Amino acid sequence: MSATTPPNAPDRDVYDPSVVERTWQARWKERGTHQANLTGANPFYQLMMFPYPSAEGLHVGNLYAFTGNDIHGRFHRLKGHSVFEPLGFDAFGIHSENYALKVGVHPMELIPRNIANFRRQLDRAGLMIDWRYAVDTTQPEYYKWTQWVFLQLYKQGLAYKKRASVNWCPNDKTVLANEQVEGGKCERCGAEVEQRELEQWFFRISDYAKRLLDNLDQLDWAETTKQAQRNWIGRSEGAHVTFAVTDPRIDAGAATVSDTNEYPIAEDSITVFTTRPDTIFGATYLVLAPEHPLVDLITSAEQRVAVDAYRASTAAQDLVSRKVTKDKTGVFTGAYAINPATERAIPIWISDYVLMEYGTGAIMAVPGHDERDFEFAKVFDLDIVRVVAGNEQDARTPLTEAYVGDGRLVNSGRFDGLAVDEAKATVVDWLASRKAAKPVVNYRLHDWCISRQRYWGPPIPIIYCDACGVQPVPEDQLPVVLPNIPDYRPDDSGISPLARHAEWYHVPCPRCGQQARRETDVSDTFLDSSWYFLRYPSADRADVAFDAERTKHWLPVTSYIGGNEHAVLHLLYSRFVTMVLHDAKLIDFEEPFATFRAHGMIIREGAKMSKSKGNVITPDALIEQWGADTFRTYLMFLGPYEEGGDYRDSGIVGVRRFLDRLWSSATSATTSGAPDAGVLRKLHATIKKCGEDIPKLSYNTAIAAMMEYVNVLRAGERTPHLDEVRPLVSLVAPFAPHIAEALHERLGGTGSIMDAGWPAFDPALLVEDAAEIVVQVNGKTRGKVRVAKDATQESVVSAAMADAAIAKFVNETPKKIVYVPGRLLNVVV
RNA sequence: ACCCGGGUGGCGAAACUGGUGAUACGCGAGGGACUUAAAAUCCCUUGCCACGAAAGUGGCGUGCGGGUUCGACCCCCGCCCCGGGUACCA
Repeated sequence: MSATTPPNAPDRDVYDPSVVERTWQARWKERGTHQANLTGANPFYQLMMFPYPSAEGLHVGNLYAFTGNDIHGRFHRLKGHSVFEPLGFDAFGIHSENYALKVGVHPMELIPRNIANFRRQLDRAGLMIDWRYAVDTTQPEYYKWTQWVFLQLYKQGLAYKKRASVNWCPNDKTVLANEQVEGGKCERCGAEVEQRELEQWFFRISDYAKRLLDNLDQLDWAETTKQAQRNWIGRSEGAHVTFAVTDPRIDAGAATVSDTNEYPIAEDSITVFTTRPDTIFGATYLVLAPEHPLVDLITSAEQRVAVDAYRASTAAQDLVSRKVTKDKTGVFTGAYAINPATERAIPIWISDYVLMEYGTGAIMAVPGHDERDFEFAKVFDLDIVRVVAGNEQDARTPLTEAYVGDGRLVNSGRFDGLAVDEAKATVVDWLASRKAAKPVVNYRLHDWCISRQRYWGPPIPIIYCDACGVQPVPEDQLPVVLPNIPDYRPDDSGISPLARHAEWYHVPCPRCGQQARRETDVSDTFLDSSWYFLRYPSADRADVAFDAERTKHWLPVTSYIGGNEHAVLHLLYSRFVTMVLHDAKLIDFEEPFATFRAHGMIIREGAKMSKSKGNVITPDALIEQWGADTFRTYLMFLGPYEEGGDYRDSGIVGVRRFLDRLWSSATSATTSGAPDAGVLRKLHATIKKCGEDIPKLSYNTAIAAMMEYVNVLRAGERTPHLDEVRPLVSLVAPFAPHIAEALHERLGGTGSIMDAGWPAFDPALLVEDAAEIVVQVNGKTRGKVRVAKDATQESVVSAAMADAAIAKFVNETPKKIVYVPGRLLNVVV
């Protein structure tokens, strides 16, 4: 029971968190303690990822994230910065809409309720949030500017509409971004995703691929996050190689054209993307994606039926079955192409293992050196030629699997003997001289589909006029207000519910005034969150998206700490939007976040917390029981902040005991006599350690250091001196702000402890003149000797040999002696 | 399959750029003080094995197997396991 019951305090001066926290939360509000000075010197913008205000309320994961940010922000405030720590709510999106549908309450009613509940919980947790600058993405005051951001992209030609095959969730009845599909299933509801052809709005983020990738090297971001973005952007270097298509009637066996430079081009040529141009002599067939536009042109009459049937079957297939079955399928088109290196005719196939979205939607297949091509060639009995060999022996061995290793070229005419790396460039040069290839860099990143056929989002500010075509809503007519309509349920039509709302749907054309129609799609929630950090400092301004002067003062964001689950979505989109606004000369920086750190995930009983697992814990009851200070500190004590931790109740009592001891030490401290020299030494070491650990987010070790100090402070039932305690209260303040304020006041401090500064440590106190030298014999520690800090090797050796416990291991003349001054002596015998 | 993390006591975890008998800090456990009693509080013990009445002494220990070094939780090579991400990307 002791683990779940807070210690009942002894009779005298008792630490009662419920009283302390209630008192100080009221005072903070009254005194505006958490309000940043927006024109303050030394600005420090501490940004945390704004939450989606769910009906369930704040969960432990949210609080873990916010507390870690809050500690960082508070620490920098103590260090003398003007800290701005805002928070808002990311309240649009499918999540809210689905929940609203489920409980039958309109989101416009539900969201404000949820937000009120969140704010109550966040205040109860003691976060230093400046609510004056809160944002709510669902308010017209906010999404007016989200729509404005869309228009900035539109103006620059970065927003476009195209008919595209998109991921469609049949359950949520909406389009999903690729990022919202997990293993072929809808990330939200788990339904199997289908492919659908719809008209969609896209942003040309792929135009920014190179910049988004190159800038990463300069960013002070968590390495794991940068790596995730690099993988997502997916740069690969290679070449476009053009293959002439021969007349389909030419017979494969006879189709050698080496005696002429003229390729008998029938309809067209096919360009493929490859990262292995060095293997071109081994390219024995081509494969096109089934939906490749050239397929119709080249297919022979005999193969037409088979090709059409295959195309129809792959088109009907959804992502799941396409990706799960790795068995190779395909059909011969009846057409041939000329391999520009060997000048032989090679068959052209279609197969769904070639994706239209990547590269050119066509590949040259080198079955000898690509696993997928090898598998395909085996299934359809196509030629497999070795063109790379690891060694002499290899060169003579037939291939039983694709060889993807390093080596030298063989069977490659004039290029035989070249190493793979060298050959890549040499072969491309040679092909280029014959106009058959050019080096290219390809990116995996594809354009960002931002339209959603749903209700709960900002309407895309576009009007369609029969006379004038696509017209952006003029900026002075923003916002396009999302109407409050009772029937917002999506249906299977693929058209947003807004289309059913005639008075909203029909609108005069901004250009000609004739009746026109509104765009009925709303935008992706990731657009809301791609610029929110720009809004905070100007959240009180109705006339601009972001005030120039405030933006200059506060941005880029000084410190952003958030979950790595947003490594490639939110963080990449934010960078993109920032770059676009920079290019439009609206802001003078192109990277939004100067530093980004990823915190770990908080799990429970070895598993991610989730409703379905029933292992979710809500902070309310725990804060009620233990106090916010204890709960905050405990969360940070669980493990390294950047790694996350396994939540369990069992250790929380230890943190509470620590705060109880802090309270009793502080309230009983004396001013008579002088502080103890040894205790002071420990105090200054603790100040130093906390000052180093907190900015590194090494919160668990900072807390351990403070606990250690409290143990020293209280050792031997002594009464601590006031000067031994006062600085400790400041060290605790970022973690446990309420108790720190209360003790600060009791110890005679005025104003908020947050403005009292971070204690300085005296380096002189940390220098020891005597050093303890570890003595090892053959690398095994055998003892320690205390010598003067600058002792010579000889004196340390003789001191060590004077110790019988050490000397007994040294029976002969040492072969070697290693001496690390001030640290260690190793005697090798 | 690939890319990131991570494997240390009964448990959560420490250990600076390879240099203090590995395991700080906390939980749990065992023992003691206070108490009529319990809770709370305070003190002591707590990696494993062997020998010893005890103080102690010796050996083994950071997922596994090798290696580099005077010295390795830390570096190198080869594996195993767990967590997260990506996935027919040519």
